[in-house]
Amino acid sequence: MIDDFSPRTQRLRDGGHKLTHARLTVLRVLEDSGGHITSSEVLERVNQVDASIGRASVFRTLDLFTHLAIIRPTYLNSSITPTYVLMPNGHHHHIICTQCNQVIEFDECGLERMTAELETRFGVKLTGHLLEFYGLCERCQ
Amino acid sequence: MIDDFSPRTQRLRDGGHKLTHARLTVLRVLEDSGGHITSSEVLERVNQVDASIGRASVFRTLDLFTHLAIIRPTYLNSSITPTYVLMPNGHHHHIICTQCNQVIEFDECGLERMTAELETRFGVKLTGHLLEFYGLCERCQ
DNA sequence: TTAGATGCAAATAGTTTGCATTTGT
DNA sequence: ACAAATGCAAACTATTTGCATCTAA
Repeated sequence: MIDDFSPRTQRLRDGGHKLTHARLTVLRVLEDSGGHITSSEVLERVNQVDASIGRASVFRTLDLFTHLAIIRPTYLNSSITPTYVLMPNGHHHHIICTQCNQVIEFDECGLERMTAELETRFGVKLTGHLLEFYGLCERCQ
Repeated sequence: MIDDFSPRTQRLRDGGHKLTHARLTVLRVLEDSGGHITSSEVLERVNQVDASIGRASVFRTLDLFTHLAIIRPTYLNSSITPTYVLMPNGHHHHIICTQCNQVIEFDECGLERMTAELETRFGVKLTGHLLEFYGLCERCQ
């Protein structure tokens, strides 16, 4: 029996999804990561917390969270492993150096107006966004 | 001997990279794709055009183009295969439905000012950006 | 009670590597 | 001429699947 009614888990409950031990563990790992973490790292850390949780469940959970727009996979480093960014407030922004892959995060983006416009224009219901600038960092220029 | 001096290939020449048959073929495939194409599709189409081009070269080329900011890998559909978006003008924007993965592209983004601000603030040299909104499309709401 | 979620292990899929050979400049 | 890039095939890494079992609601 799991009785977590915190707001973080609301999106899960809302969708009619069960609040399982595996899912809560993955959520916890994502939150503790600070918001940038590869699937391999999630796998590793989940395994450290509870070795009885299987690989497949972790992937299924990452998939579910992506559909729920709780996280979003991006390519920060390797081209083979995605990095998941947490979207606690529905959005995430960063600059990534295409040379050394350094990531610089920043907060404000001022896209509220554009969000509203797009919703009207395309009849969609937007829950978040990812804004990624790329170029060369100070050292790589 | 390859004598393509079109602007498209300028970024390649500039970086001191050779204008090889394999690279031109991959570039062509990317351009013909309309701007959204998975690595597997690139592989397949390159193979159709010239079966003598090896898998490894295609991947090496996609990697190079990513570093040159000619393309950018994103996750549109599967979580196992990235989709490469072409950045002919340095940027790309779309809305993606987290339910059915439908992609709606749009052009304007008005991020020129923010680009300039970030360059000053962080001392970086930005060459482009990717703006991805997510939510539910008309049919999935 | 039962639909939904899980863990396992095997199957698939995707990407990278090392190296001898070729090619653009 | 020669550094850079290539093709090959094998190695490697990442993700998904099928299914019997378990569990949150």
